[in-house]
Amino acid sequence: MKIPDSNIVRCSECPIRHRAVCARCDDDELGILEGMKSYRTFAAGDPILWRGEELVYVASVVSGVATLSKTMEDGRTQMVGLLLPSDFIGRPGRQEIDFDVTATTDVTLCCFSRRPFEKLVDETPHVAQRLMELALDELDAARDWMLLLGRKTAREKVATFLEMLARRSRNPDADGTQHEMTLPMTRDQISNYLGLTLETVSRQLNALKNDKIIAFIDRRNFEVLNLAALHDATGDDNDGGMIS
Amino acid sequence: MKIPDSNIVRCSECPIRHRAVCARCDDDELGILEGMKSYRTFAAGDPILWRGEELVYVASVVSGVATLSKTMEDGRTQMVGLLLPSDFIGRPGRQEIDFDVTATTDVTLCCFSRRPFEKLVDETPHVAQRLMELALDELDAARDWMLLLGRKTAREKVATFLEMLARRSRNPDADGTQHEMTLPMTRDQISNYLGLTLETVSRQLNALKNDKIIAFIDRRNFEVLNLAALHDATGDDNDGGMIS
DNA sequence: CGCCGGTTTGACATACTTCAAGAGAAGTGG
DNA sequence: CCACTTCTCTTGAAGTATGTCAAACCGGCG
Repeated sequence: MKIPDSNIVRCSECPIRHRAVCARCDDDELGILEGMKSYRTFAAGDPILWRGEELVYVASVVSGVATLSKTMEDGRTQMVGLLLPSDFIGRPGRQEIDFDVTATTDVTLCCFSRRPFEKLVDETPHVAQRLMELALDELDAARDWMLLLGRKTAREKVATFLEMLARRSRNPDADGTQHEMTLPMTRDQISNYLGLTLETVSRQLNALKNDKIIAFIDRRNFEVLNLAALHDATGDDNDGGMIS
Repeated sequence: MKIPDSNIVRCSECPIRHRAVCARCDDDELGILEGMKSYRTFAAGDPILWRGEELVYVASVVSGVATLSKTMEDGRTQMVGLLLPSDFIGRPGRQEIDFDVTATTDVTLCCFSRRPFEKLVDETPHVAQRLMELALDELDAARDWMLLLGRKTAREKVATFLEMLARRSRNPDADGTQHEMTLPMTRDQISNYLGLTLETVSRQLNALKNDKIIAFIDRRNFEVLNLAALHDATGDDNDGGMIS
């Protein structure tokens, strides 16, 4: 279901220009990238890369949401990453990846052939530097997620997930109420993200509703009624790590 | 309990020369690092860095094992990384880290002041490139661990941990038996690594013993009697990701 | 209208935790 | 060398959060 996309945007006008792998590039370097890139779009639900598939392209997410997931032989699956605009797919120096990449919403990628890109990484310090920063950021996120997977209760997991969504789409009212937000995935996908079953996710979501912490508009849309209570339910520190 | 260590090894003779952050450096670049570095040693159990502490140094692990861990307000803790020789501590461009670093065995670090090191990363492409590779490797390991934390059973977790140790200290006999190996941590630390309680770890270790998959020499030393059965118990694929 | 995927809800099962006691090893000081 | 403490580990019994299985619900769509 790959749809080659013809309306290539100029890098200088690219929405992820300042955050993606090209963020530190100067105009000359950008010119080189401009000549290498091609866009690809995927519809919601489409697979982008299969585990073990040869990695022909590496890419930046331009728009949409994609997920990384690992699946065991008996079908148990665990999401191990969420790719948002400006996040990078693939790694220079490796021929394949050992997880699946799937489009959760419609996704547009800015693709580079792997081989020429690897050459570029070797020759263009600004790209390697930025790639390092992106990898370290992902590592931080992965470590937070490990704490969640290993030690948090079901309620804390769900609350953490909702709080993350709330932080992402910053639009709080003066009173701390957060207006209409959308769950970007099904209950099943959320459960794979949180290391739970879909039934438990459903129950915890309704428990938070009954506690007046969130309210549902419909099954996919909700609002946060009490951001402080939501935060309390996450089990996270209040202060973000200040020494007390 | 920091003990400045005087016997500085020449970089060219350093045991981690070919794997650490300096792996890609040429002789000139190595000379610069040589002038910046200093060694520090920590005794088993010592804290190396506290969460939120100002990051004065970044460092490579020269010898020993250190762990990264996160702790919640109520004391639940989860290890989020294992640092072995050649692994890197700290990140350029950030003033603090949000996890604790602790020496599990006696540890020697090769330290660089953060500020000058950051400057070096900007100016020395080989360092940024290597740092990127190290970060991507750690990311791969973190993702495997997320699958374990989110989806594996207690038995699978313990088996996976033992198999990892076995793979690390490669010394199998012809028949696949693996001779004396050492658990580098207490049951409590293992449980924090695996997202379990120490009791569950103890029970699963004894279950593997009763199944004749491992045998204990004493509480800290064991041998793998049946590597194939151990692998089966991990729940992982047999083939490492080939397309079938 | 009737199907269909996603979701909710209930009843039940169970893997893991929690709590508690005790056994082994290892160190310490007399 | 022997108490004595301390720490780690084992083992048992009981509790509980979450998973499993199953049925029903709901909104959308052909």
